[in-house]
Amino acid sequence: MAFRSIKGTKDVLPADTHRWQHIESVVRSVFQRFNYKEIRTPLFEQTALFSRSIGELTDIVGKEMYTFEDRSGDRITLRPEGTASVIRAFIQNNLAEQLPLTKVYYIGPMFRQERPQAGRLRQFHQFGAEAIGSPCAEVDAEVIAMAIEVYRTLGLRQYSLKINSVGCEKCRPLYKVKLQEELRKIAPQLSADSQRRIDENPMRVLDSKDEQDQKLTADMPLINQFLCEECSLHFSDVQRMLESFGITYTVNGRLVRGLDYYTKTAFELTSTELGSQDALAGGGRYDLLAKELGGKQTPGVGFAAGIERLLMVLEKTGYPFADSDHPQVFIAAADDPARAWTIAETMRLRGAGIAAETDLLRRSLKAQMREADRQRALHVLVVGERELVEGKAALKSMQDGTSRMIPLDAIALALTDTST
RNA sequence: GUGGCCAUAGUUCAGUUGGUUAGAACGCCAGGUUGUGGCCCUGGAGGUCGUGGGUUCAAGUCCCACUGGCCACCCCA
Repeated sequence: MAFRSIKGTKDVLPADTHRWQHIESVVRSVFQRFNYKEIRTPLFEQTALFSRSIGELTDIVGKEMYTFEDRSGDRITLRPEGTASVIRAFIQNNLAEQLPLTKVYYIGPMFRQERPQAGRLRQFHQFGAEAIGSPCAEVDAEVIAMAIEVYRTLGLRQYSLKINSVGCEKCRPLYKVKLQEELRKIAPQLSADSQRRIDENPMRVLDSKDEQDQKLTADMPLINQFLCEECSLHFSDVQRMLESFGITYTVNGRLVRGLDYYTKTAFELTSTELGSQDALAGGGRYDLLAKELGGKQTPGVGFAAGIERLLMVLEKTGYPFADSDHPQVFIAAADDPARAWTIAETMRLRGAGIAAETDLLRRSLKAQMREADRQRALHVLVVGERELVEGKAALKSMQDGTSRMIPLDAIALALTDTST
């Protein structure tokens, strides 16, 4: 039995890597414009880091993490998301002491053991950003705008932005009690999941996709109406700023995210082009997280976005991905005696900074030409004994088929002339 | 974790009510006279029909199990 990749993991094959690289380069350039610096944290951490930050009762911690004991008996978990690691690194390295506001981003794999389906993998990839150190609505708005700027840069229009405020440690507890009271009245009619959540996380009940639940909770009080003055002001500031950026959004009072650390702003970007896994990106503010993880109380905001889902949308909407790179020149050997020279010359050209390729299979000239064509080489230089004696050869343009004689000791020069 | 659908060449698929050497397209390889690609033509390689059982004179074709894939629930990126 041949080996297969682990269920829910995928190879990005050589024919597709340029698409990933393109997205990554767009992400990096957008983030760079917003002055966020890359941070690279380990792919695995102590299990407790995630259970404490994301929340013991969440699905992610409760049933989706890849957790194991290493050989020394430590509890290790493959990161299911990026924020916890970033905050851990922020605290551990005392970044707060260096700058009042730390703006970082990451790109990389995350791991969650869910049942794979369209747009959902066990190892998937996210890009995300965190701004740590400011309680101001400006940062919330900037982070949201930056996420949107990535999609905008890629020409994506088929998405919608939903925002909400989930309150803070002052106002949310009051709301929770009130909501639980109301939910208990109709508890028997709710779905099993929702019944369980009344105690664990009542706000998630309102976010249930069960139609019956939706109907029953239609008139439930929303967090909106219970926000304290600070949260309420903050939320309206965020909205005002988004509007000033020209960003359209809808307020969804039922929006709750699956990670418990959010306070105040929560947002989600969904695509109309995807199946049931339609979230492109999500994020929010987490003012209590740093303290929860043992650091000083430090406000923060961030978001994470799925690369596979972005790729799916771009492919579906026919995004014009550029071709992958092709050689500037293919050096073909017209006869066997010339082969020693063609391979050596190819190496020299590469050393001179030119993308050059040659035949490594000792094939016929016809086969070499086919190969050059398949590789979309810009030029082919056919060299045999005759050319070596004469010191010049025909440089053929594969686009228009024309060729011109060039001296064999100045190939690089000839190529830089023509390629401009 | 629960359900539904699917499983034939590298890829996408076709294989009639179970019946002799399992097909196509694309891709790959080689040719189409003397050292030059793309188009076209010719030829070729490539499949233990996911695996294991069973029914039958006979199974890619029917039944069962397993494995894998896809999709949905759930959850989220």
